[in-house]
Amino acid sequence: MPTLADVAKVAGVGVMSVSRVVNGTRKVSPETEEKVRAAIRRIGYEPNEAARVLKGHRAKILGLIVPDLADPFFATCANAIQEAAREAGYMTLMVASGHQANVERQQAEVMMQRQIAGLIIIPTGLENDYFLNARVGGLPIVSLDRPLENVDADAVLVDNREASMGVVEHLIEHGHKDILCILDEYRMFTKQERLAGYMQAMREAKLTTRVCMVGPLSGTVAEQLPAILASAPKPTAIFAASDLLTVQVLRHLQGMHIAIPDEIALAVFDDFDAATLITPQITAVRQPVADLGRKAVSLLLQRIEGDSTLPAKQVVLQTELIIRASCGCELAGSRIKSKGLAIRKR
Amino acid sequence: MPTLADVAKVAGVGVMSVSRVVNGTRKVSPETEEKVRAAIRRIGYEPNEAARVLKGHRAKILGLIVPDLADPFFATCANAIQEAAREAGYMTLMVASGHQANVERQQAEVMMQRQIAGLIIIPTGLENDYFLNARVGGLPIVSLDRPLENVDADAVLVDNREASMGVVEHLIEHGHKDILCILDEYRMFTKQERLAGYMQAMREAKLTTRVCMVGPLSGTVAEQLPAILASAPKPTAIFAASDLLTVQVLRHLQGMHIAIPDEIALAVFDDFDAATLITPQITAVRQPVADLGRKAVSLLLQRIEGDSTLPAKQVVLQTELIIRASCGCELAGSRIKSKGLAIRKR
DNA sequence: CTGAAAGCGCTAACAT
DNA sequence: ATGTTAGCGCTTTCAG
Repeated sequence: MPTLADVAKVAGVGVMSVSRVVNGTRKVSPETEEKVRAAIRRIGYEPNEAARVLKGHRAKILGLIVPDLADPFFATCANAIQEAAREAGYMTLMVASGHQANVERQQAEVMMQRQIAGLIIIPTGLENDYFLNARVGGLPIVSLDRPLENVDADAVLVDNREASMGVVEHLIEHGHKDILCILDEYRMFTKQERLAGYMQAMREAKLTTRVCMVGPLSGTVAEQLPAILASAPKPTAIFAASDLLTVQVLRHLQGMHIAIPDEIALAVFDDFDAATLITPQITAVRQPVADLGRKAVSLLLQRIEGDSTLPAKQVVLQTELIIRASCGCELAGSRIKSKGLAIRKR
Repeated sequence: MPTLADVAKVAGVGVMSVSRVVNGTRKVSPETEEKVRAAIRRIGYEPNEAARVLKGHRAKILGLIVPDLADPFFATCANAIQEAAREAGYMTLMVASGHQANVERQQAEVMMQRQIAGLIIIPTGLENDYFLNARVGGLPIVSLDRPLENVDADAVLVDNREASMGVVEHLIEHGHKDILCILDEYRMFTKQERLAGYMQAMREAKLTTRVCMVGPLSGTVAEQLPAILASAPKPTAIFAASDLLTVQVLRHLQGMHIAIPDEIALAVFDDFDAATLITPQITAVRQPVADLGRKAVSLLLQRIEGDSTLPAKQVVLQTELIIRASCGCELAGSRIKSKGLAIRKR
């Protein structure tokens, strides 16, 4: 591996001239520059990152921590992030935290030791105080999908609350009065917001809310749904707050031969591959998943390469309500965009 | 950030004793070791990777190059790989090549410059000669899903041919004689193998083969299927050679209201999320996706940490034929394992 | 078994 | 505008 000094020798100039040409740090005379470039090409010089980092510079690497790389939502984010990073000349160090806050924290630490230039994180836990120190350590951080509580970092989000309200309102417009909200019991920002959106839509329409929590404490969909569907004012519509829940609900409804949307209508949060493959096709809120990732990278690069002292900002991207058949709509195919794209300062 | 020298000062020993304790390189007296460990804990020392790498050591980083991180198959691999790597104390640098051989090559180069310890790759192109140089450069490489032609690297694969034969034979057992194979036209190892499996099964049963190529040259499924289904000896069963194809076929069959399996039976390569969500449920070959990833890591670590001079080997993992309803089976739920798990030496 | 010195490739700071 | 020097934190080498 040829070094900078080798280039200098071949070009017949000092090492610093070479360094300056490579990094564009300062003005170099055109002749020198030409000599250096020629020498670089000739011996195939490539700068050594390790030496640069050792000198106190940050590595041209972005860190990405997501709960699960196999999850379609996170995977699509990761893909977009990696691509955007590559286009900007950065490599991406990726970690799946497995929804464990301690893994998340520990891996963030390792990344910082490696002097990554910035970190994008879809935080798992609710206690993110750890990342405060990171920010103090000067590491630019952007959170994705969920804000990093208490930490002054940029965030790229969608308005889960408003989007949920939109779906539920759509169901209400269909004349439904008993709408069941199915939600997993994990305390997560996005899920709480989706619940809030449901609540608000129902309240504004003066309807009674009904929430079915799913999880180890409350039980599965299959365990709870029969009782609910047998109850006195039987729900005529279901709002499932995530794709995982949607799949469970669909399986159960299919198993019990309950017709959608005739016996019960369905509209859900998160569009998913199978949504248009099953009959009826499912009405769903679609998030601009790849855009979220790209936006996160652009915010991060702005911090890294530009002014990192600007106040943190939250970017809210638009969601779309994709109207298909499961809500009871005759003509599928229309889309309703959220008001979104607000850029709120904290 | 405290350095090794700081530790030495605090512990009252030379730097080399500290280095030896940290790396376990050589014998150190118990007392010295204790002093050093105490000092490390006290000032919170963490070794600086960059300095180590600068000294000529490899970084504790694995590289992973896949065609597309958003694809469920690759994403699941990536997730398993990252997790296994983390457990072994390695970080993972991930790149989506976007199915472009030049990106793949260029990113591999960057990774090598960063002195990664090993590389796992799901190669996109057919011309992999580039990686020959990499191997010569001493970088351990494991290819996944597809072998790296001409390169003496370990590979973790499934037997696409045998698995395809299995599916097609199953269709034949149902009494089908006109079985259409739908395949995309890209020249890819796995697809070629799947085609070969179909051919072999048909030949052994003395049946006439019929292949529908899909792609920009030949046309889409929607463009070609009507003519095929209107033809004289109409196929009574379809074997779709990948999940992407399966989705297209399903959409088309649904659109034309063709009943599965009554009018036409269907069995496919690649199990996918929606397979059990649609009616009828789809009979499919399932690959042990996460296992492929884990096995790749274990092979790679073996090379990195152990003898890297052993001859390259190919590990073939078992697939499963998951029998559901789309093939015409009455009782779904059975599974047929491939003979697999052969470990072939090259 | 332990320590001192040299140097990996680079750039900040100074000197010309 | 260009060159020289020192040193980032570590490990290899050589002496003790």
